[in-house]
Amino acid sequence: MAHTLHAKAVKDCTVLSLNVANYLLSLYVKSHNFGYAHKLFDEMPGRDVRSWTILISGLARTGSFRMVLQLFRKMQVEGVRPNQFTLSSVLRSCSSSSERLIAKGIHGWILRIGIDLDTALENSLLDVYVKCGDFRCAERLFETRKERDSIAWNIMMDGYIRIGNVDKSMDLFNRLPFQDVDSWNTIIGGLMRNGHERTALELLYQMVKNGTSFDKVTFSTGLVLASTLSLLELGRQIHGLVLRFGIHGEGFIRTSLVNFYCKCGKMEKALPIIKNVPLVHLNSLNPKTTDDEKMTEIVTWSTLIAGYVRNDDYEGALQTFVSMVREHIGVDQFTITTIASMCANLGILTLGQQIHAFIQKIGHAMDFHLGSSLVDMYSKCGSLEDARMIFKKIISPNVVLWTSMISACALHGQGREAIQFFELMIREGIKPNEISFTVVLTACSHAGLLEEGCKCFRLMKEVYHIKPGVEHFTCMVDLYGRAGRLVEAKEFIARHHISHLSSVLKSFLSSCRLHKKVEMGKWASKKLFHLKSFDAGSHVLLSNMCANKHRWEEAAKLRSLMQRRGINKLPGQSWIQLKNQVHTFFVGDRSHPRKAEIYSYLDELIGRLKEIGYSSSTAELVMQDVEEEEGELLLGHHSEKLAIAYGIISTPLGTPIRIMKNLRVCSDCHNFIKYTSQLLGREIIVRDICRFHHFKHGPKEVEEDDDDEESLSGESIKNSFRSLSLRKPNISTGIHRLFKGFKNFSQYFVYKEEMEELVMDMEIGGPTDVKHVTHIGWDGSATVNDAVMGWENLISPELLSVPSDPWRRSFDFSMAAQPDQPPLVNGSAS
DNA sequence: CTAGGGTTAG
Repeated sequence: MAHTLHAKAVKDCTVLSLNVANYLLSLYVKSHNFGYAHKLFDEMPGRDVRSWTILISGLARTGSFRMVLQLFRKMQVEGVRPNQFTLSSVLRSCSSSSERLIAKGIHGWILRIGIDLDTALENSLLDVYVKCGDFRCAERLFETRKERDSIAWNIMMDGYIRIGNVDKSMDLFNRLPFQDVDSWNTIIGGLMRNGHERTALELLYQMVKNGTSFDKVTFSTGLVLASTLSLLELGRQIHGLVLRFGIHGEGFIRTSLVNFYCKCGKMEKALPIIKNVPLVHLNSLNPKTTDDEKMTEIVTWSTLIAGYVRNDDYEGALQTFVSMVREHIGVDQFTITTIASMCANLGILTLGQQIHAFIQKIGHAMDFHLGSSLVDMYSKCGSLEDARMIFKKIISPNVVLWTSMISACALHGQGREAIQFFELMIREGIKPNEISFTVVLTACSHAGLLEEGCKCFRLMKEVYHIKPGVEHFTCMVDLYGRAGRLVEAKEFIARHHISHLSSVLKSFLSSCRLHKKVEMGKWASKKLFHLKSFDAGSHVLLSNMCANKHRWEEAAKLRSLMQRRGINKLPGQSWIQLKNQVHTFFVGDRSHPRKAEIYSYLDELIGRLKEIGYSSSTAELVMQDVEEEEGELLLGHHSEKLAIAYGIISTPLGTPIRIMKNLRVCSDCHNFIKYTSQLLGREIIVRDICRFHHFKHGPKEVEEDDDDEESLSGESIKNSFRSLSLRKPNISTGIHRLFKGFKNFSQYFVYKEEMEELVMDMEIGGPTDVKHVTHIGWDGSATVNDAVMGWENLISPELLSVPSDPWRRSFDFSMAAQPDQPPLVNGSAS
């Protein structure tokens, strides 16, 4: 809308009056178009305190502290005296960036210069001190105040509860001269968010007894409380109350309800809440829908999508997403990130690519969230190159993004590169956190970089003072174990008192298998057994180990033990996606319609491979696979061989073949794939339970797959990549129907380039008609309600090419200059 | 523009 108004003003060559300009500015700020906001601000004829304040407060909300401070200083240089609102915004920015000293400076400055400390400003100050943990200052300010409103009390209460001081907070609550809804909400919400759900619940009941009626926030917190405590009944009662209050149509409440039902796994209850509001009312093309309503609606739908993803219903998630686009609900960065991470878990490259294209198309800025989920998506879909490409595009990556990139390298066996990225990150001044260390250690263990791994482990403890967690320990044990340093691994376990951690023991056990140390393996197995985590994997592992050492009776005993206990191992499955279909194969699978072709080709292929040196020695190799039964190999062929054979006969020569498997690839298959790739000159990419294997033509070019194919359960890796969906997602047919819907997205969206035209093409009847023009959202989906405006009033083409039009020239929708990214201010901010 | 609620990333 701001664009439209602005375009109109420019067209009319109107000199914007200060009021109009300020109004425009606030519109830009509200719609997060800071690029334009800055431009307008710089060109404004005369700027008053309000202009400065609008810009500053907008920036304060989006968290760019440096820019806020810069503007604030510039404002003073220009001799504009800030008012309470300005100061309050600057303080808020300090508060969210924990800039205690600067806040203190501003406080002193306020006192010196003699600006009235009104209640709101005092509250802002209070808030800064509390958020920065300076309770001494906060307390002093709080106690000496003549006027303390409910907000002041709540800020204090919330502050104390945030640092875990429940007693102090409760004390304040009891001291309150008036316990209104707000204070009840604050204390209940605070308790809930700090792990005191039970106390929070008690207070909620007290609140009811007390006769304080609920407001929106209470309903919302109550529902979150119900979902974290899995109190379905409580949630339903609240739902009932909501209905009695008649506020079930309100956006925020609906989101909370949807969230509640999703978290409780009751998708069938969540869905009607979305559906019971006719789409017409929420359609972003409906002029009667306010911006707030539209945004809330997007949140509600995004919540539903997140719920589907949480409940592993990817089809539902995608279906909802498609509906959001089709029905013009619109999507926001939350929606996209959720969908992108869903693609990562699905591991379907084509779908991921479409989502990426979709993001490009709507021209959304690559923020950290989106960037990291895309890096993650590409790496989990098998394309390290694309992951790198995304990473490179983002100007100043944060920890999460760096970590995603390192994890991508780890996932693809690029240990050295992972370490390089890690070092680069540190050099860039980004502080690694515990997850960064987990992934870099994982990378080391994948690549067998023992020394580097130990260095990282020390670095983590000694320099960054991060207490190692289960994942870090497991990686370390894995590193020692794979290097054959079993004694050291055992010492490490003893030294760190981690022999009670099943993932550590499992990793140790698989190293024992690898290096054929039966006795040590038994030690670990015993421990695992006592921990009651002696699962299928461990059974098979130990049994294979015994078999390998020709201790057949023990092996057989373990097998039968496993049967008696009813422990079933996961059947091996591999799948390949061709066109819009997923083809799944079990071991020795004969259910595929083209089974005859597959098998005869496979036999032929194996014969040819043998000529160039492939040998499928059986007994020894069978035992090496942890989770495959030995009989399976005798029966026929591992699932990955079938999938690959099918892939070869169904695709043209030279097409890369991507397959996925729900277990690890055994060494025989690994060999098989290596030779196949060499023989046929095909690139083969295999995603197994914990990483990717790349095979390129020719033995020389085979990836530096230092992760010896014999390494077994990869427990540590599984652990670090919990989010890599290990199961085969259940998506065989339905999702591909949705693919079709996906391809048609373009017709619902306006291309970025066209957006520029639209902005300029829109004609409006005058300021009073503002409400009939739907704003140009970042997604370009909302254009103008042409029922009201009509398209017959288009600006004439000559006008559009007026060279003096500053906006015409400066519109830049290229990905490099994101509309959401503010331009440089003073040439130095970022 | 002036506390606090709901959805997102490694």
